[in-house]
Parts: sequence; structure tokens; C-alpha cells
Amino acid sequence: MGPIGPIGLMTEKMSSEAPKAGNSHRSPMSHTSHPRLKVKQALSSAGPVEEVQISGWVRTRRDAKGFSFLEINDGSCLASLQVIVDASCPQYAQIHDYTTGAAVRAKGALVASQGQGQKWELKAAELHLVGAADDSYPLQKKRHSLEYLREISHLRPRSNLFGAVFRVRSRLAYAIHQFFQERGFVYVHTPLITASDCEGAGEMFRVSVLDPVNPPKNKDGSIDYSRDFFERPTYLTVSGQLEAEIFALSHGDVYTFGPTFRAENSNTSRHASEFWMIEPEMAFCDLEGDMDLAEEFIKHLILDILDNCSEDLDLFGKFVDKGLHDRLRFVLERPFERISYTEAVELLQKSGVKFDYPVEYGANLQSEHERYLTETHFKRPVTVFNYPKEIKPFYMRQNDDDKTVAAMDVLVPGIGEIIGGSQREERLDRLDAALEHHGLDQEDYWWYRDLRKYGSAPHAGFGLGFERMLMFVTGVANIRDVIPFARTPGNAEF
RNA sequence: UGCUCAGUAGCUCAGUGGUAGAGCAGGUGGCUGUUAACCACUUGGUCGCAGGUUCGAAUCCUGCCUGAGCAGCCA
Repeated sequence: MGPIGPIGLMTEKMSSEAPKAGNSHRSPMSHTSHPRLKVKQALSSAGPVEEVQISGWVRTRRDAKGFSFLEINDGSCLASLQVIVDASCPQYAQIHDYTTGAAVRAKGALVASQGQGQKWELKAAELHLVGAADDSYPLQKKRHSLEYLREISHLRPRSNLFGAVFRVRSRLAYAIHQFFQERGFVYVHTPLITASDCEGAGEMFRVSVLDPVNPPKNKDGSIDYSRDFFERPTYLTVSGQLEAEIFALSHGDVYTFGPTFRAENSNTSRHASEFWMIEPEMAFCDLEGDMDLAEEFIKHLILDILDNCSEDLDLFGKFVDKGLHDRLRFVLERPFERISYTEAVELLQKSGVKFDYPVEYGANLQSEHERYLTETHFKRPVTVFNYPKEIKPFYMRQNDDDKTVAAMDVLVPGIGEIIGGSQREERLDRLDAALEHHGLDQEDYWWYRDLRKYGSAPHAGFGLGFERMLMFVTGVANIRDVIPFARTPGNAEF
């Protein structure tokens, strides 16, 4: 038998439970004499089992004369276990209490199913209603809209779709660590609270303990942040990159994986105010190596999910995105297209397509341009590199042409930018020039500049949006549906 | 933040100027193996909120609220 489930789901005991003597051989997490068997394990059983105990939530009940079917799901897998309850079960008289949504425990024999659709089913010898759910239970056994389910984020993980999404999310996080750990990358925890709004890009959430009604003021009327908790203005981080660079220049290859925050008033299907990001940073690495890693990384993640989440992926392929499997296979089997920004601009201009926004050198590529490249022209992920320095942040490494920086964006069909990265400017004189050009004060970046004074080395990295990657592998179209509790402008329930 | 669309039963939706509807969920009864079970009957409504036009408004107009799509910002 596999590992026993988490503490907290097993606070009650069957009334017929055996004495607790002789339990010392069991897992310390086992609380009963008949440990809970996961539905996933039950359904993959090699043969019938005389007595098993499963715990979960009722998905639906079907009554016939003299017996009932209970579908019990425990979140361990997409499928539910069918439980047969007839008069031989003492609780059959109360079967009407076992409604959709109720938490239940069932004990009995795992037997081959007489019916179609499942190999194994549980013949209930004993049922226990752990927690009832009355008829106001919001999750009915029918299709709900994603918008409605979003309003009940505390219950939607119990639905088929979100059960699958969050199992895949968990696996994807595991696969990310696995990818980097196998390659000798060191996992760095960069701070969530930061004093620098380094990138200057985007609004940040302020972190403060000052009285918002009556904050201490300077003589000129401005707020006196020297009397705040950190004795200076502080914010939630928008990126761990600058700190990751510190560790790249000590540990070589490192990565961060944690939440980041943007206070932008963004209302799109691919932006959230709080989201997770993976940021590898590699010393002695140039843009080429950066792009190579990005491509290898994405392919590793796709392959891992295909190999380990096939049942959940089948659900997405069936109900969310019919082309999902083909697209994932396609991406896996082909090299990403690599094209310089300059070439991309020329390609778009020669395409003959009439875009809403004109394509011109020196401007950011618009969503419609990115979409044309990935969805229409190349029909695969596209890595665009060497952008004009004017439209990129100060820390990106200047190219010899004096016009572009060693930046790269990976664009994927359906989502757009999934990775943004660059080789970093490792030359102090060039960095100082860039700081000045961007109107930034050298003193504010004293430690970042120190890295260029003491043992500076070429290095590069990128940021992958975790939720965007999850959208890509599941086909789920809205970022709010791949994060357990979405934070977007005007929304912080749960 | 701008543009566009939507808000009707617990849920998914129909109704577009004249007595508020269906499916599912809930209830009652039936059915020996169902699997979104099925069959019959049945409960259920401040038509997002506020104003206006009209003999009469779910329906037309205005404002507000909420949600969604697209765009910008980006991951």
C-alpha cells in the first residue's frame, strides 16, 4: 500500500474500529486500524481486496430499487470510486443523507464491477457520514461556468476540472525543481519584501505599518518613511532577479521559484496581481545558452506532464482544448523558431497583413504581432532576441551594434510571452551608462554595481510565468483558473 | 485605465413592449446494475441596483454595481 494521506482528514474513527494495540509498525500518519486507501490506489488494484476503507466526498448518488450507487472522489485522481450500497449495509436506510458534496467513509470489499465504465467498485459493508452537505451545496452534478466556479474558490477544487488543474499545478512545480536540481542549480529564496523598485517597470504594492489615517510627515508634508517599520519605503517584490544575480555569482547556476506581485490595473486573461515565477540565473552564460536552457526547460515540463498527468490531460483535451495533445506533441518535437527582433519586424512588415498597430523598428511588438508569429507564420513557439535597448530595462547587456541589448522573449501560441530574459550587463562602465540613461541613481544600486567591481562575470537568466506555463500545458484560457485563489484588481476574497 | 458584451429560479440558459419559462439541482412516487442514470408529478423569482419613458418595462433610455472579452503594462 502506498503512503497514507495527510493528517487532518482522519480525525474520526469507525465505530467498529479494532483496539489500538500493536499499531507500532504502521506509518506515524496512520490514525485508524484500517488506513484510508486512496481512490487512485483502489482503482489501480491488481486484484480484489477483502476489506478496504476509503474516504472522500460524494459526487453523485444514483438510486435503484433496493440499492444505490455512490460516486466517491477523494482528489487523488480524476476518477471516482463507485460504491454499491444495498440492504446488507446497516446504513442503507439512511442513504438519502448521502447527498452530493457530503464527506463520507466507506468500508467494504473491493470487487470487480459488474457494470461498464469501471474495473473495480466497492461493495459497502459499512458507511459513515463524516460531514453532511445539504441541498444548498453549490456544486451540482452538472456543468458550471468557470466564472461561477471562480466565485466559489473554496469549493471548486472539488470539481473535476479544478481537481485536475491543481493536481497538474502540483506536479508542474515538482517538475520545475526536478529539472533544476538534476542540473545542479541551487534553489535561492529571494526576499518578498524589497526596498528597491529596481526595474522601474510597473506599479508595486507598498508594505507599511504606518497609520494610514495619520502617518508621520516630513516638514514639507510628505510622508516620513524613516519612521516606518524598515525605516524606508518598502514594497512587495516584482522580481527576484537582482538578488538571484548575487547568488549566480557565488553558486554558478541558481534559480528562484516563488510568488511575485504587480500592482498594475491589468484586466486580462493572462495577468494576475499575485503570481508565481521561476527565475534561473547562470554565471558564465551568454544569451545563446540562456535561450537553449529556456527551450530545454519548457520541453522538459511538457514531457513530464504528458508522462505523469495523462488522465487529467485527457480531461482538458476533451472539455477545455481539443487541440491540446497535438499542440503539446508538436511543441515537444520541433525546435523553437529563433529570430532576431530586427528580422521579426521585417517579416511582419513583409507579411502583407494589415495590423491594427503598425510594425515599426523601435516599438514593442504588439499582441497581434506576437500572435501572427507564433500562431500564423511559424505555428510553434518563437524566441525573439536582440531588442532595441530603448524598450528594455537597464540591466540588459548591450550588444556591439550599440543599438540592441541581449534580450530574449519566448512567445507561445495562445498565450504570448511566457518567458522574458536576457544576458545581464556585466561591465561596470556600460552598466553605469545604462543607469544614467534610465535616470537611475548609482547609489541606489550600490550592491548591484559591486557585483561588477568584484569578480564580475558574464551571466544570463530569464523569468518564466508559472501560471502561464500551466495555462499552456492545460489549455485553460484564463490565469484566474490555474491559481487556487486569484488576486486581480478588486478581487482578494478567500 | 480605454473599448465591447453580459447580468432572469440554487446552477445553465430561453424570453427583446402586454399574465415570468425550460433543463439540471431540491421534494414525492416508480424502476434489480446505474454511471451527467432513467420515468412521472412537484417546490422554487425584488428579472443586478436606482431613476426615467410608457396605459403597461425583464424588454426602451440614463447612471451606478458586478462579471467577461479585447487592448495597454508584463510573467
